[in-house]
Amino acid sequence: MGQMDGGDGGGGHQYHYQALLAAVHQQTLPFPHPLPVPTGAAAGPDAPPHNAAPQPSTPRSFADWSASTSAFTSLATQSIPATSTNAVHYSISPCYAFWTHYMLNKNVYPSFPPPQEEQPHQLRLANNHPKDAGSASSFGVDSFTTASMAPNICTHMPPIGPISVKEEKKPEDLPRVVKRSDELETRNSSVERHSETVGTLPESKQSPESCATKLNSGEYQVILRKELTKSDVGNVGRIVLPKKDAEASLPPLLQRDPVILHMDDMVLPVTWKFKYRYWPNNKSRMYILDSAGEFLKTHGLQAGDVLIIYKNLAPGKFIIRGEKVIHQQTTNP
DNA sequence: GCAATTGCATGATTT
DNA sequence: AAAATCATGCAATTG
Repeated sequence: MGQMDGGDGGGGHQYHYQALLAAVHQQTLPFPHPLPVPTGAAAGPDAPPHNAAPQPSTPRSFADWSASTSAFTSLATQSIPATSTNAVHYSISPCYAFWTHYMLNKNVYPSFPPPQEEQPHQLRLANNHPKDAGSASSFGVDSFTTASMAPNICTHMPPIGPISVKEEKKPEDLPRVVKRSDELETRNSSVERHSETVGTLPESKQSPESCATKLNSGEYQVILRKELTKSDVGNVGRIVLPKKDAEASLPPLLQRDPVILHMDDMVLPVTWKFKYRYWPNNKSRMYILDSAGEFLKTHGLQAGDVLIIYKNLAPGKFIIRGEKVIHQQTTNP
């Protein structure tokens, strides 16, 4: 798993992940879309803003999972240049990609009603919940499990091949993405600095076993949800978190020093490193998720989009995702 | 000196 | 009406 902090380093690696995003969200695939899928994040830096028209959604049952497995396999075989020596090899396993894609869809409906009960699709977007000021606790049913689907997905899929990217680079040419936060992390210790690149993913993180482990890890829960503001998505890369949810679900901040939070990206094979801290504010605190610029940029998040943080209850691991706003059609009777 | 980052204050909004 | 929360701008600090 690549590891990135959210600094505003920018550069080629961001594009690579956006290419991967595009692959994961590829609308041409015969992929089950039980719910409309955000499409804006799939495009590159020149993509239109996040208000792209929604794809016509055809509810499909999960009997289509096997078809989607094939879809990912075919994605792998179609997109690999036979002679790519310098291409960045993400080697993302299809099970992981499918898992993330499934999560992406499923979490639009955290409670996930059965298909036969489907109503006109109501995305859980901030615009639909003007009263919901970002509090996860006001968000209805928040948890979901992944364990039941894990064996079928993870153990039967071959590893996917490299995903071709537009701009080929040798891994050693990629920018380092672990920067200041590491320095901060080790400022008061003599721990050796570690550096990683995003060009290749550690083998140990790509195996079907690790995927199965991830999927089998149990229950995930939405612990924080926030509609991003203009200042959140500004150049600073600093997101103000809802105090209530931060205090309830994120690690307690006993000192002024920031806490480094590692959060797996729900869509990309990346672990983001954020600096979680607070500011004193009047008699209270403001909770800040710092170093989020790269995450925001990679996902093309803008004001109005939604940040969602999940927690894996067992190991206390976090997963983060940005939800693009979709203006849904209301033609459905 | 400049750009990036960090810390804080203030005012608007919500509870 | 008061308190709490949060968005935002700006000054200070750091690299």
